[in-house]
Amino acid sequence: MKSPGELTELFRANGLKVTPQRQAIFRVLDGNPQHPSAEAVYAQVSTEMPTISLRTVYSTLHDLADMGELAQLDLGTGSSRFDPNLDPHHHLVCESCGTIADLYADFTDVAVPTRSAHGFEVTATEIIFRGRCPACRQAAEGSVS
Amino acid sequence: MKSPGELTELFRANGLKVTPQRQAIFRVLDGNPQHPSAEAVYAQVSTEMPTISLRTVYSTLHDLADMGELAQLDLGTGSSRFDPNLDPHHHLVCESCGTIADLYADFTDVAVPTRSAHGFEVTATEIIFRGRCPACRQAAEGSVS
DNA sequence: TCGTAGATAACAATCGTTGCAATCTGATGC
DNA sequence: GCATCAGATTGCAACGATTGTTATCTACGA
Repeated sequence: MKSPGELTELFRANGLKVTPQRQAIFRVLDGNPQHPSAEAVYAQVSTEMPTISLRTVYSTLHDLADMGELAQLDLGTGSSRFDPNLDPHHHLVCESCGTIADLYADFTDVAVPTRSAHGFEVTATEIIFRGRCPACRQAAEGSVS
Repeated sequence: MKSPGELTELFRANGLKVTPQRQAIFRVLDGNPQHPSAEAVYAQVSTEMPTISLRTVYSTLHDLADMGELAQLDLGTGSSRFDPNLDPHHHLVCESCGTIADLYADFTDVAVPTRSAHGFEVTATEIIFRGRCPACRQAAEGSVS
């Protein structure tokens, strides 16, 4: 995702207004590695702008996603997650707490053999590694064993 | 997933009752390659048992999933999909109509380099190929070009 | 055949998300 | 600096998928 300053220009260039709400959202997302849900972004923005509405957070996130400045992920955690990191990468998902971490690895050999594709035209390949994050592993060990 | 007959025994062995509703659901799922949603299973079972409730479909699907006889998939199509095919395989998802197809391919080399795993303990690897199914490709070509 | 643990159906409620309508406000032109 | 207004924000209603609740019903072992 571009920096808050660049996004300001980009929004203006697209005929969209730059409001304090949008700027606050830009700042929360900037370099954010948390893969926050809309609710999580809302919670964080609310601390500095208590009057913002969740509805506004949703629309700004969608504006950004529509412009290709933000990736919207559905990793089966119950809500959409938003990722400002646009580099090609994959995800580690904690099955017990929903934490998500980025995973950089080159799986260029993961390509669909054409004859197995059932006639599908494949445009994106997504690899999801499910398991348990360090915090949950420790919590489990502490209580189970 | 086991056959309807085997599931009947399995349910009894687990102290669960074998009702006509459950048997109808077993039959709909048996060898079903459609990756149906709960709603889709409900629609199909309803044709032969119009009084069954959606709630019952949900609980039976969860019973089966809990026993490991059915895979519950969240592929970002808006609802959970259920897959009686328990062989290791991956999925092709149509972004425009939500159709899902199985993909058998050996991606054994898709393993997380330990040092990249951020301390995660990885228990499952899921590969999702997104694109467009044959029907939607054809529809798009017919109208676009 | 009976008793009962467990299942079903109907309905309410929840969660994440989106639609809507009234009000408000950036940013442009004067 | 100020008026204008397209577009933004807010609050709330509504939505689809799913789960909780509870009264009624039923499979099946005794």
